[in-house]
Amino acid sequence: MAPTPIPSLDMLIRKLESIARLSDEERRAIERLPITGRHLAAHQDIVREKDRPSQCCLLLEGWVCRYQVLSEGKRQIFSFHIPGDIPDLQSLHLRVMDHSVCTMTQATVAFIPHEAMLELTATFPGIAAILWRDTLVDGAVFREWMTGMGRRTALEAVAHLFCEMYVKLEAVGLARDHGYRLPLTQADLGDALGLSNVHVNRTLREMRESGLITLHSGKLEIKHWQELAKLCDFDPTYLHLERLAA
Amino acid sequence: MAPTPIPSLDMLIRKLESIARLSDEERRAIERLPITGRHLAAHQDIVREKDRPSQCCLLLEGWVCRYQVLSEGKRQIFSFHIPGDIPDLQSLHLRVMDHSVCTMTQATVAFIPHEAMLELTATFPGIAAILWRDTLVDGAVFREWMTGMGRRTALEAVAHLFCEMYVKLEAVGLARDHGYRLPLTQADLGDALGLSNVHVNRTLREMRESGLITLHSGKLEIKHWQELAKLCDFDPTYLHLERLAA
DNA sequence: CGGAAGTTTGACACAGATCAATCTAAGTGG
DNA sequence: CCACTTAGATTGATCTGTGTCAAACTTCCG
Repeated sequence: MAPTPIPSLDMLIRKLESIARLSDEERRAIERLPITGRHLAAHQDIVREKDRPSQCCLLLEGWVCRYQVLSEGKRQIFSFHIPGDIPDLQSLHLRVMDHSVCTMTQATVAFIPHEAMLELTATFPGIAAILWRDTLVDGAVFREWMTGMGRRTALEAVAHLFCEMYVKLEAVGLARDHGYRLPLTQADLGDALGLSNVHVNRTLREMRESGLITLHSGKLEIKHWQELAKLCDFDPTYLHLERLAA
Repeated sequence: MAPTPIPSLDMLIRKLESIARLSDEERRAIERLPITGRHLAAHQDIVREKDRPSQCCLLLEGWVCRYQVLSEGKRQIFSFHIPGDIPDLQSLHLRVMDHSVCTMTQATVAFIPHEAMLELTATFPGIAAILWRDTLVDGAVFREWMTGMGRRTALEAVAHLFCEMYVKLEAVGLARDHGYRLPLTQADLGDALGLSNVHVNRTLREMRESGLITLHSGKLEIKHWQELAKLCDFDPTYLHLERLAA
């Protein structure tokens, strides 16, 4: 519906190449993917629980999250996604959505038909492997969040999330100098970490008062990365960013 | 080291065929996989965090779990696995282990070299898709556990786990009549659900007193499936057992 | 028959939830 | 450009689910 400039598959190619080199043939095949670009408003569902989508959604701009609403109205956020991610890649092999995906900010996305993706991955096992890998990293992040909710204090959990998002953003060139735009409300943070909005607020106050961070109008600055990382025992191994190894 | 009777790849074939039909060629390729069977004692690590395994582990008998130990000594269990599972399938595409895998009971496993798996999946995209799918279901279970820790009470969380394990066991023919062998200590349950062993104990007492379950010497019986499922809002969609749809 | 591992129970402490105001900033319409 | 509205942030008071500690009890097994 929105005016749609030509979106770009460079994003996807760059992402895949950050893991493994692509052959010319593979690159050309990706460029031939039939995509549909779209601009979305903030707080808008892209896919919903129970849906049986026929396309995947490559995020080009903005943040989206995956979430589920329990019967009593409580919400659990499972992940935050940034440009380059394909938040619903799993729908390629799991027919029914067991959760929803929605935008946190205005967003630009490119929809890719499952059919085209399936053909691509059947033809190029190398590409399939990289995408598969991507969903595995996804799983690793879920595990880390489990640890956060199960075994970390509120302070540690918030700190850990801040570190995680920084490393992910930095890896795709969207953050530097330990600062970034964090387009989340305190309630969003709470729903992601299993905390109440009130307690998130108090935790943030504590972090500010101890001088670890600065956060206003959606701008987060980590003032003492080392200390913050140490506080929450942050170890980026689970993000499996090969680049870090180099 | 242990005496090793010939392990069987039927387990794997049956599992894959529960999702999609295999061609004769695919089936033969699987049967040709060079596997090494092994018996393991209980409470023994199969792979450890930081390892770079060169093989995957197909579980034939017993239970294993995936877990991580935090620096303060707390443990978070991420999943329980039952026969037919390949708990470390992710190591096929993520070089470094970000967590450990260990046996909960005596177990029989078959190790399959990565090399052979990679060749198999590169040659047969259909098999790759089923295995990929399997890791995606894994992720779905992680999400459900996140919901449990973030938004459910202890009672609901324990109930949900009991339902989940029953459905998974029943699906592979290892449970019926809403009862099964649960080879976990209360501390194990706590580490999986983000609770203390003491509180797990109280929660179990509550469940017993309300007549919902029976649990002694490792035998769990769900006396009122409907009520238990309702109590914790259990919906097996996230397990993506196609068979249920039929 | 020990002994170790696991379970159960009680007393008490605390992290975080809940409830309810108030405050602030960013729109929005006139 | 300002009054109005509204979403979100903040704060205080209070409550509660769950953790911690410590002891006793049970079960199982060598």
